[in-house]
Amino acid sequence: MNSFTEENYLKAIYKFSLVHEKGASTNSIAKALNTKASSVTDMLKKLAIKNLINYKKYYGVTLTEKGEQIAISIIRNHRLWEVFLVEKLNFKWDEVHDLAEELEHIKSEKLINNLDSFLNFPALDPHGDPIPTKNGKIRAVKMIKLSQLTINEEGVFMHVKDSSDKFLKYLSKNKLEIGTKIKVLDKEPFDNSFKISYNNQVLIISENVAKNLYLKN
Amino acid sequence: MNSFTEENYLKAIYKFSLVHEKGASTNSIAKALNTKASSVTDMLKKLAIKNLINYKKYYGVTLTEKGEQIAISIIRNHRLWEVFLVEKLNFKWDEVHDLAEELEHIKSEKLINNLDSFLNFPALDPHGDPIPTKNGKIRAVKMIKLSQLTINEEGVFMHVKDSSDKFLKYLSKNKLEIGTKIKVLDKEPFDNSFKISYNNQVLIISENVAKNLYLKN
DNA sequence: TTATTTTTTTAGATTAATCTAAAAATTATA
DNA sequence: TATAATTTTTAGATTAATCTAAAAAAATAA
Repeated sequence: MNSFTEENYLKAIYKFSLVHEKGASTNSIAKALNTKASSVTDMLKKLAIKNLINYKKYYGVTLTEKGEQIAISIIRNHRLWEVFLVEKLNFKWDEVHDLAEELEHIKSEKLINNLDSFLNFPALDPHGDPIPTKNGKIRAVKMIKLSQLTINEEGVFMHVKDSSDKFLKYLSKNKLEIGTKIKVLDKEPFDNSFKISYNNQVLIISENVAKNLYLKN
Repeated sequence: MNSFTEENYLKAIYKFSLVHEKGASTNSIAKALNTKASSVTDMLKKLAIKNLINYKKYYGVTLTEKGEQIAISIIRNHRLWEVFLVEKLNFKWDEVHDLAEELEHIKSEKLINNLDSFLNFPALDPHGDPIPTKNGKIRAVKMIKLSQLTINEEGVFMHVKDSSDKFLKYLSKNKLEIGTKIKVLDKEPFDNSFKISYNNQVLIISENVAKNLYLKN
């Protein structure tokens, strides 16, 4: 059995693995979990002993098969609880995250499978993220390049094709993060650039950028 | 904010207060929580500092107003989750306790009040125990003296009228505890004694005892 | 009312998760 | 490639909850 804390580390590492292939750095985990790098190192040692991560000092970490399976099952729990809160208990989609963070750690196969069935086996959570199946499969979500949107359409930024450091730095400089809701305000036929808005700001992006941002809508 | 552990201590003390007016002893709490007396002493000091219990060394403890209010709200959570698990997720009434023990500690007024409303404001949990209201009121449950039952009727032992030490010792000697399901096998018109069965045992009780055992059915 | 038994508390350790400050390794820069 | 800056790790503490063993207090029995 793993503690809530261990599970949160696994989740954080898993989420990084979706963006950077290389794995998560100590500092990135510390930032994600709001803790100190030294605490992260301690925990990484522990998780490595339990065979949940691949860890080599001074290098990033990745999840083992076993670690990934745990991370995915917690994400399944999280997303199913979010659906429950929104669909059955009348929560708004932006109010459910913190509660789901707590509910996700309650470990009972029967609980979560019955919840799944009660909710009619939803495929997506209220934020549009796919809900892993009971066997840990993550159903592919149909995504569309931002460049394919037309004026006034919107979508949620979900994935980048080019995951070079330069590109990711460009995104972070412009506060474009996974999960950001983006609306196309205008499209310039001359150079195929886009004028987009998100989080109350407006940005002009090049065709190249628009082709690398994947959204779901 | 109180830890899960602190909340479990408060709950245990509360449950004792329902049976013994005097309050819970260190040992009784240790037994209820499956821990050691020394651990209990440590925690009692902590809870006393937080003003959640009335504690005087070597004497039993009782809850303060504040402590009782917390205990009752956790019991409310517990019982509402039990209703949810049985009514919505198809659990059996004897499978829900441990899960509810975990769910009860998730603190969100909105969560629990919306759950209450979703479940249509149930008055009783699947075991027949009353669900405290949002303001901490515990609705009276209709109970009946064992002496009022007729042959073959049954009920769950819920309350004692006479809570003298002698009587409680008599009950504990005969393993008659709150929550025990009792069936009337026979009634002797001569002296109004009852032959009852519970937990696969049979016992003859006097009229006096039968008049002091309150059951719900 | 003294002696014995039981209960409760204290003293001192342990474990998980965290922290600060300092040391070591790696990466970036000149 | 040497030096500076950054990142990561180690060393040593801290806090919450627990434990064992011993001491102290209260309850029970002789």
